[in-house]
This record gives sequence, structure tokens and C-alpha cells, in this order.
Amino acid sequence: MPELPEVEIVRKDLERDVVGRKVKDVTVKLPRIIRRHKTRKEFTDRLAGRKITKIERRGKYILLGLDSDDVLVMHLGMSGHVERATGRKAPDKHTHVIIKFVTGGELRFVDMRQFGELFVSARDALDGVKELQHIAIDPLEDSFTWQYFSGLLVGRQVKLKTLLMDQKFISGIGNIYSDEILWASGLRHDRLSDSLTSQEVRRLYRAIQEVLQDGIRHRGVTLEDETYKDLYGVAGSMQDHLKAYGREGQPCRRCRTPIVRERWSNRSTYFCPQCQV
DNA sequence: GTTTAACCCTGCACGC
DNA sequence: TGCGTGCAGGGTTAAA
Repeated sequence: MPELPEVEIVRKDLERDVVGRKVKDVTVKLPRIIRRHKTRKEFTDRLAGRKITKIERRGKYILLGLDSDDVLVMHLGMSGHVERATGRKAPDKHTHVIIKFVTGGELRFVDMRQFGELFVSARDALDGVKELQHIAIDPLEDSFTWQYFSGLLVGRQVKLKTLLMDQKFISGIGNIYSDEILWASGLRHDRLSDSLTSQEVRRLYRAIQEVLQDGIRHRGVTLEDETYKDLYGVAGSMQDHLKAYGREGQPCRRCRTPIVRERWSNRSTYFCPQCQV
């Protein structure tokens, strides 16, 4: 389930591995993945012969800058990942788009559940893309200060988990990391944002940064379904360090109370009923 | 402004 | 063993 840390790992891997490479040709095996384009050709023609110049991230979106002033936008959805491969190894059945490079080797977009997508946009038209224009501040940016964060909370009365997962509020946090952040800050998912003391706001702010950085340090969460892997097919290890998510019935690492799983907004939410208040 | 539900799709568990 | 059914899973958006 790629969230900010997983997407950031992919961004870093791509930055090291594909910047400077020139695209030879592109194969789209499943048009659904490029659903914003009317035809395959409209997509592939804008990539063929182009050199990749830089890799950026906006929330959970990855932006591959091209030397044509176009940008290849990538969203991993729920089960997507990107892998570097040689043409020798046959692509598995969930490989939907293959980008071949002039220097050999290729980039494969793999996504079992097909919620991910790729599209090409002119760089100066990016701000007009609905999903990108509303993306809020990145919690790992320098400008995400404690003052800024507490300012965001002013006048809002929303449950904390809803707020954390709201990409218009802060970008990059999904179901797994929101549970971890709330556990780390000792706050319940259904606490209302305007009920926090300034000490609790500070704890939440710290937890957001620490948990996300931890996720990056451990190269992301790879669950049993193994849908997320880095560019080289290597699994992350953050799943071994989770304190709440996926630990239903297991003792809380702080107070030994069994972790509870609750159905919340059509999602699983894991928390400690004792030490998260 | 906030909450809820539905949708996207595949794999898997379950019952017959 | 094989088939059909139902549901989990995350992000987004439309509707309430």
C-alpha cells in the first residue's frame, strides 16, 4: 500500500537509476492504466525519444520530468510498483506498461489491482490536473513547521484520522501510517481535532515526522501480499516495526493491552484502547 | 464543512 | 475437484 515513504523510496531509486536515460519505446498492455488518454499512441508518442531529466514527488504522485517540457505522472494506487528489468526476464501478468530505454533495460509498471495510473501532461498544465492541484503540504518539507501545523488545525472539528488521511490537509499519509502516527502520539483515531491540548498537537506533529522518516529508513511496508517492492524488487522492512497496523489481538508495545481492530469509514483501523486517548 | 457510500479490480476464502 | 459468491483492500469522488 504505497504511502509517502514507499513513494519516496521509488522516487529516490528512479532518480539514481533512470535520470539521463532516453526512452526508446513504450508498450501499453492494459489501456486502463493510461485511462486519461484516448489512445495508446497519444501516450506513447509523447514518451518515445525523450530523455528523463528529473524525478519529483507530490504527495503520493511521482513526476518524471522529460526534456520536452512534458511530465510523466505516475500514481501507484493501492497495489502498484515499478521495477527495473532486462528484456530477458518475462514480465509477469500484472505488468501493464513497459518503458524501454535506448541504452537497454526497461522500466515496468506492475499493478495487480489496476488502481494505479500513468499519464503525460505538459509541465505548465500540471496545476490544472484536479488530483494534483489540491495536494497539500508535504510533511517532510522544511516549511512544515509546528506553527504551520497548529495553524492548520485552527477552526476545524474533524476526527484525527480523517484529517491525517486527507490529502488536501497534509499529503502522503494513508491508512497504515495514520494508525502508526496516532499510536505514536497516544491519540485515538476518533478524537476531534479541536479537542487537542497544545501538548497533544506537538506530540502529533512530532509523530507525523518521526513515523514517516522511520518508514523511509526501513524502505517502506511490504505486507504478505508483497504488492509493494522497490525498483529492484526488494521488499521493505517497515512491516516488522509497525506498532498498531495489522496487530489485532497482539499486546500493545507500550502497555500490553491487546490492539483492537475497528471498522471505521469502511476501513480497518488498529489502535490501543488503553493508551491512545 | 463534514461524513458516508460507492466505485475501481483481483485474489482468495468459503460453502455447496 | 470445481464452481459460484462475497468480501478485503486504499484512494478518490460524488452524494448526502
